Amino acid sequence: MPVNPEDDSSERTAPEISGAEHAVMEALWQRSPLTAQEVCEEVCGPRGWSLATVKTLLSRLVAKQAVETEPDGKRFLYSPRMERSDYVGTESRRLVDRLFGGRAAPLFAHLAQSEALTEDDIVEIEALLKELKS
Amino acid sequence: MPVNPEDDSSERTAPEISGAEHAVMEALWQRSPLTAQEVCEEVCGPRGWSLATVKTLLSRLVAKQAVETEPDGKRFLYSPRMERSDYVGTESRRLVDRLFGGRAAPLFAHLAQSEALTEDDIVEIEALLKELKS
DNA sequence: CGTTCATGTTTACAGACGTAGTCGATTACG
DNA sequence: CGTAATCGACTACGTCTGTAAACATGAACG
Repeated sequence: MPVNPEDDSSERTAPEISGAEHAVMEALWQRSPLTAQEVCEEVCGPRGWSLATVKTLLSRLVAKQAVETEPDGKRFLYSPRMERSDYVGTESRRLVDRLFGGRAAPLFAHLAQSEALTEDDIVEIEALLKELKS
Repeated sequence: MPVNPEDDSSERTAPEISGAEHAVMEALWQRSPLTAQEVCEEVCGPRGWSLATVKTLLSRLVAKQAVETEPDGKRFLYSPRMERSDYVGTESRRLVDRLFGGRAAPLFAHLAQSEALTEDDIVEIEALLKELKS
């Protein structure tokens, strides 16, 4: 059963963002539009990248239509074209599906067991639960 | 800052399991040891793979020391060498770190908002929280 | 006006990944 | 015993990813 590899139909599948690309997206989600230079100032340091690398990543993101450009004189300003919350949502769901059979509760059980929940987390989650039940 | 690409030291970094490899791991976590043939019976159908593909994935997993082999006559029996719960843990934490600044509460908030939480999930999580506070 | 600087585009290249075919040995069957 | 089936090992190959250099082009500056 061949999985239609390039679905050009209206069904817009969220573009796949790779790890390195994600770092660039984070910079743009934090503040945009940015020039390639500015993106580099945000991410090159921490990741040990060169400006060239950022340029490549930006190009690829533009190709994937995850980022859009706006000309500004001779250069471009880059802005995210997808909402961070959407990205976060699909990534979270992907994980929950892959590892917990699509159920969120087991994920929590796991986080709880592995002590990945701080006191603050617990308090906050309680508050959210209370709100949800209203 | 070059990131030591092959750390052969005692610091055992959890091996990276790719998407396809993960499907094989799931089969082995469900039941093991299994022959390559048996793994294929579990996963080849759903993923549309050939036995050859499974063999390759098993080899790579053995190379990564995520799976171990035990000779059984002319063939091998394969067993997972890492606990599923460990894998699930590191993957979960990776996501929480990457997307939610390491805090679990925002993840919860997100799942809640995106209606990814069922009634059952909520009940279960409440129970877990109650238990945690004891 | 010529040279340098900034910037996007093109090209590069090694390693991982998805997917699988081929080869050599071993076993099983007739 | 000879041949077919089986199995792991090796090889293959296109794509994606991480990382970046080379190049072209237009702007800025002296």
